[in-house]
Amino acid sequence: MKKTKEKILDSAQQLFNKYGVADVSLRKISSEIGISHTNLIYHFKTKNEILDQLHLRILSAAKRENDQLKGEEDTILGLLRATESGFEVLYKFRFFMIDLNYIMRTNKSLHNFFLEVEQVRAQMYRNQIKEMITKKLMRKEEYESEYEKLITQIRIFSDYWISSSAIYCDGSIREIIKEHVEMLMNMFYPYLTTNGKKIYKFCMKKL
Amino acid sequence: MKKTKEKILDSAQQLFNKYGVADVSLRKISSEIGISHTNLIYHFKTKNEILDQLHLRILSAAKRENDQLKGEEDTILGLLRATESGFEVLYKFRFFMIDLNYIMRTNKSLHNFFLEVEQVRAQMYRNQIKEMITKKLMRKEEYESEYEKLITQIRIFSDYWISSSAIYCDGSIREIIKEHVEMLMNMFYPYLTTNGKKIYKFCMKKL
DNA sequence: ATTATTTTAGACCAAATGTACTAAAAAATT
DNA sequence: AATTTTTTAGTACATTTGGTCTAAAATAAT
Repeated sequence: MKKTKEKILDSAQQLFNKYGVADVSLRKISSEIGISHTNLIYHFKTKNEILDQLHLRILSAAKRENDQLKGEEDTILGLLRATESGFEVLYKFRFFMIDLNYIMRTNKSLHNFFLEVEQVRAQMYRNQIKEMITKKLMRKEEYESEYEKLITQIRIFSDYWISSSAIYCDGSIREIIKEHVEMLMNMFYPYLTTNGKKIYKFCMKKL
Repeated sequence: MKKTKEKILDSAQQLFNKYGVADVSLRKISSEIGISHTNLIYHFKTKNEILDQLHLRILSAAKRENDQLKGEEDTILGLLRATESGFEVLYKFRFFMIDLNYIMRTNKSLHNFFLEVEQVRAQMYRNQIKEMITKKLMRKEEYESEYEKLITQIRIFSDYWISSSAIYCDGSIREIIKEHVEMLMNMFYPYLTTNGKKIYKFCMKKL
């Protein structure tokens, strides 16, 4: 039998995804799994403590996925695979992205944590771009900080594609994720060299 | 003396920007302007009615700005000016963008309205792109629906740059707006022809 | 000036929420 | 087996919120 703590986190994740973080009270979570609300409070004093734990779940799920595919992939294919697995993890915790600003506003420590994680992500993209330039898959910058702007665009897209699709899209989950992975990859396309574009098109067939 | 209705909307706009839509109750708005909460309810039965009115304010502010600059501008410069004025209006109503998903989730009629407005916006970009291609400022599509993807990227960026900057940026408002206008314009850059890029760089000096 | 309408405030209510306190039940430790 | 610790539920309370009903005040219309 699952431990109560795990049940609480599972239920919270599910309810947050369905109704949004602001509209799910501790009492709702507790009644969902059939325990008293005081018992829930015994395990997690506040909603923020639950959110902290769920954020750790996101990170470890992302890490698990990433470790699994860290093969000898080519740069562009590797980027595609990493994006795919990353987007799928995010979707399972979509409440976190949809209510990102609410969470960041009401949970200072989580906000700081999130900022740190973002720095790692940005550095990863910087390295990827540098590598693609070296391999002559991507052209050089045409002006100062052109690729820093691209990285910020990618950050905004990655943070909010789920929010946007919640408003505008109504297809199947699989299809929506696929489209947005394609769209993120597409952000690199116009910067690729002729050779880079050839490889890109080849890779994208595997989506 | 200002009418009560106007005072309510002003105060709501300000409080929403400061604390977020979910955390501002009708009572908080009423006490902010020193009227009874029943009086406020007399004017607006629900928060959604206030949001509906504020959304109309956004649209008319945007229209006013747009009419003002509708000069004989060049395509790219026109795009820059429209983006500038649009982003400034949005910032004044930033609560709307930051809590966009919360609002869309809890206000069905506003959601539908918003979807319609979006269609107009998308069509505007389609026309702009077509015009730039005709003028040989922008290259043709290299594959099916390449520019439809770009338009979606622009939509996501336009909808969420304010949310993102609320999390990551802490400079002056003017500076943040300027940076993000530049970033949006930058999304067109890699698709421009040599001549287009020349004109682009010329236009961007006027930012 | 009188009447009708609009605007305002106050008292009150029910529901939901976070929180505190107490005690019983279950599990672990000795 | 006895005792200590952990987990659970129950009760009760203060606060906030949206909402109704009533009546007074202000404004407009006649």
